[in-house]
Amino acid sequence: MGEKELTKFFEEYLQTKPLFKNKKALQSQYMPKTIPHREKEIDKVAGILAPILRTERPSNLFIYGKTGTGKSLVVQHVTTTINEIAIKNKLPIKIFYLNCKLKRIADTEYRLVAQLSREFGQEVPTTGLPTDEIYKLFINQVEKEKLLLILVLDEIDQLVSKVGDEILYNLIRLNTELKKSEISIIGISNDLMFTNYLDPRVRSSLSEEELVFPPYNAIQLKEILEHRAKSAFNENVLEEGVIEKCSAYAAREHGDARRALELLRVAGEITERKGLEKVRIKDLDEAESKIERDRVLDVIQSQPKQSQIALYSILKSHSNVKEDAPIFTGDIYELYKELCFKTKIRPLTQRRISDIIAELDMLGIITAKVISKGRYGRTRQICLAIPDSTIIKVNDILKEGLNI
DNA sequence: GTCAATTCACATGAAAGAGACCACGGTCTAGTG
DNA sequence: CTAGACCGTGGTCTCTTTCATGTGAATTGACGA
Repeated sequence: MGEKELTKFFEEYLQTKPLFKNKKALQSQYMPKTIPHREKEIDKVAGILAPILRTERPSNLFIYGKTGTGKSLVVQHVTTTINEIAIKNKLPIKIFYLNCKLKRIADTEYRLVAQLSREFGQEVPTTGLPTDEIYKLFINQVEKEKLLLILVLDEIDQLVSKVGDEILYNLIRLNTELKKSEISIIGISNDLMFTNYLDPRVRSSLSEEELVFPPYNAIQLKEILEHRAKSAFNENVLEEGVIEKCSAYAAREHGDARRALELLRVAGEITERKGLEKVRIKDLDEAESKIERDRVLDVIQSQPKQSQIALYSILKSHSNVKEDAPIFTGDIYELYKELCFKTKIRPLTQRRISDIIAELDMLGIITAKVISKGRYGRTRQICLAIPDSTIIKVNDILKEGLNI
């Protein structure tokens, strides 16, 4: 593009009427003022937490629900309201929201408590202190002022599956150590079976109250999308049926509102880039595959080098082998060792590669099924789980990243 | 032909190690008054 | 005398290795019909 064309391009860009009025309304952090179809849940959460306004400790609460069913949204909605009231009436209430999935912030016991202390304004080293030391720091902070504390732990299943359930036990036990203050815990989990893995003592005290968020159905999704689209898009830029298709798509995937919104947003972005005036139904498919491709590429690029080599081995043997012929762990490991030799990287043991393959499976890049070949042993049967068009891109990225 | 034992090629678990971070306290050094 | 540089120690955290145990069906081989 020459300079003139570039100017022209920008001129034209400025000329075209923008599709979006407020794109933020479609992003996942957006907090809408009203939350359709969650009135009952809001009432319940509010009811459970209300005693805190009379300076009584509310029950611990446990919330289940699949992704994109509005759990975090509802809790944040209620807690921010409480916070406002507390500030207005000068009540000694503090509410902390922590997402346990956030890497390097709250994904281990130490980091979680450190983060809590930080919220109190206490400077805490990111590492280096013994864990009980950090607990002491935190307790001191809390005890300085008489407080009622609500601790919202989002995606708590992630945390527990990583570090075990002692952390919850410790948190619950904090109450007995605190003299002036009191803590309630709100746990939010995507995994419905989560509490089954917990120590019974922890389970009973953690889920004094329980709440399940059902998935949205297609009709509800449609209303949510309409509601948000109204503030996100300008008038008349959505073709008839776009919202319906988005909601149908998300309803298929266990009623995940977040995905529906993302789909709508990406479709809008694609339309904008194409310079079209209206979001068309047929662009939704493109949006869908773009979302998927971006996700895959993102995941792969954030993988450590060793996983990338392992994945590259899988890609390579996938292209070597005839259509749909199964690939086994042993083959991958041989190829992997060869690649390591070529690139002068120290190869990992088969044990580790086995785990890495399982991890790639978890990420949805491959599917690996454990099968038994009878006399010929037990192994994983590995297939790629990404479309061909993406495979090529993945291949390029890996090649570049690994200098092969 | 039937049935239990065998066998393969890994899967899966547990525990411990390596190495990168980091804080803290003590010691050393150079600069200052 | 003091601020800053420089250790050693002890802690966390992530990624790995080592060692040990588990596993499911094809294959084998003994057995009886």
